[in-house]
Amino acid sequence: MERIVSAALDIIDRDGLDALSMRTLAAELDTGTATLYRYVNSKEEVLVEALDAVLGEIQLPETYSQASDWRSQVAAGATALRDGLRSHPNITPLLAGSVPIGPNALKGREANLDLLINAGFAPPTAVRLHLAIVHYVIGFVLAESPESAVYGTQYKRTLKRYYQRLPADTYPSITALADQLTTRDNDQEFAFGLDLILDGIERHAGVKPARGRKTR
Amino acid sequence: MERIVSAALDIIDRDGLDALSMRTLAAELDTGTATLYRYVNSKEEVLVEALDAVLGEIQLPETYSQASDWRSQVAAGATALRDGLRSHPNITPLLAGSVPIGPNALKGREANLDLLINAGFAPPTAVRLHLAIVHYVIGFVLAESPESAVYGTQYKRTLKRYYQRLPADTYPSITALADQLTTRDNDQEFAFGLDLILDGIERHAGVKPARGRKTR
DNA sequence: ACCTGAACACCGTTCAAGT
DNA sequence: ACCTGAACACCGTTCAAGT
Repeated sequence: MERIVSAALDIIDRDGLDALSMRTLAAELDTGTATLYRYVNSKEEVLVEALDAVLGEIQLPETYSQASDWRSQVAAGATALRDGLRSHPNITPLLAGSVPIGPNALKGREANLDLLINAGFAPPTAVRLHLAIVHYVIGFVLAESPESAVYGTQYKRTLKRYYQRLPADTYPSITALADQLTTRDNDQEFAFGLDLILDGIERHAGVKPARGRKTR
Repeated sequence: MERIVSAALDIIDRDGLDALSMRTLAAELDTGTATLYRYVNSKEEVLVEALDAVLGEIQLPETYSQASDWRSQVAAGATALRDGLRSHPNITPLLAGSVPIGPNALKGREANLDLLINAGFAPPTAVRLHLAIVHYVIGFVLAESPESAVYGTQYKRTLKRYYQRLPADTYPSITALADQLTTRDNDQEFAFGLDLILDGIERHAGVKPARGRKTR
């Protein structure tokens, strides 16, 4: 049950996504593989529930229900999502190619939509703003997470050197900017991109909505 | 060699990422699995090269070297990246958890950086703008791609109905906006989010740079 | 009735044996 | 010298056999 999901997350955190198999999971729980199938339909289901468990650990900012401007609330929500995913970096590749719809994913989505609607955006606009922000955050988190099984770790370690050693005539900008492209301050860069979107929202909407209008 | 990569991409496009194994790949090429290892070091290498081949198919907008405003050039580049990835949707999960650094990935990155620098942005700023845009595009493409192996197809098919049937008291916004959250016009929505970022860039920089300043 | 060892049909990769 | 069938050590999942 949730003991299974919790053990699966332990293995993923400790040894990586590839280290999780029904056999290693059974061993972690001191049982046999076949026994797992009495509580769980498939490995896929375990992965989906593990991802939703991670989303459930995210601390939704308390300011959501308080009187503060929507911009800092949206920023806090996006930051909380990134931080939550970063605390289990090995599971983030599961975000690829699908939209989480577990209960905790829905809770976060609902809170974010409520916030935007409460800020005064028309509901269809709120949906688009919500999705644009989520796409940015997920794209960012995937890029900063440790490599999936597809790439070896050594690539990222020596990425800067790799960029620097490229032919400068073919790649003048990349070689010149190897430093900025690799040894970046992720927190600052995340905030930079998020601010671009938030600036765009302000400009797009021309909205400076009422502070903390109550939802209902 | 590149016949192997091409065959791998055929299998991925036709039958999905999971359908590619060294055995199916060998069968596609009418040979044995062991033979593949004379040309390739690992399956991982095949996947990396297949992804880079997809990136190589992307038509970089010709306007890059012409005299047009930077905003439409950036938009064209982002759209080209999305379109290229959408033409091989089954391979997009490989974008998770790593940064492509194959020759074609580098070519696109270089072109995008050159464009931004040429538009008048300071190089370190250009890097951040480039990365913010790329993260948004990748986040978007992953969300609109068919599910990876982790999720079943039936989820997305009935996602709208799933949203609608959620308890409306717990999820008022999601249930009310089930339509907008699912039956969206992806092209329009992609442009919407991209425009947010571009608006943010204009506002952030206060830059309306010279048109088509030559790179060198 | 509940549990699970062992099996099935797969993997990626290697290597001894064939030509 | 080059190629590859067969094997190795794994997978996810199932089911007959055990308790």
